[in-house]
Amino acid sequence: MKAEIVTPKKSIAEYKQYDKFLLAVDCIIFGFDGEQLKALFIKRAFEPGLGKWSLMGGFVKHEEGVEEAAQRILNQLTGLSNIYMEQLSCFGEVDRDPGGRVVSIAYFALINITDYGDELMKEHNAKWFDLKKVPNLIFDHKKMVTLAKERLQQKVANHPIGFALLPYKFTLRQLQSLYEAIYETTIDKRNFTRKILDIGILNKLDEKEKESSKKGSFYYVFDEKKYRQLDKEGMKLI
Amino acid sequence: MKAEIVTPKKSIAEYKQYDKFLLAVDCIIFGFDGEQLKALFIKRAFEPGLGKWSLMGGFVKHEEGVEEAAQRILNQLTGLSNIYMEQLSCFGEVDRDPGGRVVSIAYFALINITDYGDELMKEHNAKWFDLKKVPNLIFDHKKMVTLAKERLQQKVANHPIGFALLPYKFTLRQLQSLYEAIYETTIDKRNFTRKILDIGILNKLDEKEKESSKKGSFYYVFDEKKYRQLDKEGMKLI
DNA sequence: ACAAAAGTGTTGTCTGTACACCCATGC
DNA sequence: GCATGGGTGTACAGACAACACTTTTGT
Repeated sequence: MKAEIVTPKKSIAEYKQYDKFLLAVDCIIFGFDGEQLKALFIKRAFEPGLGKWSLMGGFVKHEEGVEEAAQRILNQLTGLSNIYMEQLSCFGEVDRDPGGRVVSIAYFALINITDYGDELMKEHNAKWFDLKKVPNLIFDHKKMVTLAKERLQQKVANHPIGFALLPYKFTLRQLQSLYEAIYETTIDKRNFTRKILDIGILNKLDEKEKESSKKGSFYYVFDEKKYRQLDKEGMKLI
Repeated sequence: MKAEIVTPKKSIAEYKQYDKFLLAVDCIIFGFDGEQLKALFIKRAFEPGLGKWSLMGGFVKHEEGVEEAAQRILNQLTGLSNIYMEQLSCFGEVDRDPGGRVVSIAYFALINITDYGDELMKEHNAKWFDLKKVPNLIFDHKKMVTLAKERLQQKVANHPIGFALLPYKFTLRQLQSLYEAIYETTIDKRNFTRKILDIGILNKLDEKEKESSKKGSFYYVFDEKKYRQLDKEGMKLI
């Protein structure tokens, strides 16, 4: 009836009896090159798995939160801050890392692919891979990538996070290409335009993009204020 | 250009330089009493937080995977195995547990409320709480519960996991009540019946439930085979 | 006979989808 | 003047939401 009968009281000191673990953060970084959805992998510079492709990652430090750690690692490797980032899942199989018992918390991040400079690319031996052509990755990283892609698809259907993958201003065609890449499908131009504009989170600029067509297509920007009004419940985007 | 230039090689031994953490598992256990969606909390039997309401939890052991740990803890506390369980999120704020730096992986689980016996209830000082009347919980457990409820709502819209909250055979009214409780809404009886039967994962029995009405209402059972055919993509349930 | 819950169909509205032509411009 | 991608409207079909009466049976 009372707790004392069965479960012995324990003091804070007794936390010490429990096992401790190395905690890693691994980041699936998505980018979009205008045609394909890409992920960023690095050639691993240390054992185990030296020379193999791997997600960007690092170890959590004692004095930082797990979320902070992910931000720090993303920042270290991309030079970017305020990256859109979301926790994916925690991977804790006993043998997932041959180098030791490491529990990894996977995050996925969305960046504008042009923000990631060549210097950092070379410095970290990083490379963008088409998501349809993911190379062999160490440990359980491929599982992480697969899961991340699924989550991105789910999320992007109801939340306009996809904009994080595009430049500040973009055309409706670029946005459509992005959704087509994420869902590996084709979308009718008219239906897409109507739906996305009806949501009311895009502002049309006077300016046109003139690279990819003679007529030129209008730039739009994402309207964060209008977005915030709608965000809470999620909106139907696709 | 090559990894060696910038990043020094590291040996496995160097994993040792990184910090280690206590890893906990906390479980949000949902149940349904026919009217309300409930969650199971226990009165904590040790410090910190002795005597306060808390989620069921425990520490991960070195020789087990995180998922295994969650199953073990659920089994210890409920006596049940093969519980429907899903990882929710990892909580890793530095100060989340005043007893030490503990990173917690939250799982949510669905059980048939009648499977959880009185003895275990007393043994662990556990109690079912209406989800609309969650008591104060230790640490960040309330955040976990809130998130778990949101995830349950999302998940249940496309996957028939709700059946895990019901007995083997149930009436359409019970099933409807469950959905009404999960979404805190009311549903039209005719629309609900039509939709759920159209999906084709329920089998009608000849038997009637006679407790709650004079006419009696037919029992149905969940058809796992039919379900598996549809599962992959998820189905629209609500 | 009546109270209490079970069961069952139809209609209007909305949402999604399919589909084709003209427009503006650079070459 | 023609080739290229940009922009726009309509019609049909399926999904969803609103709505009320009859059935069964225990008391």
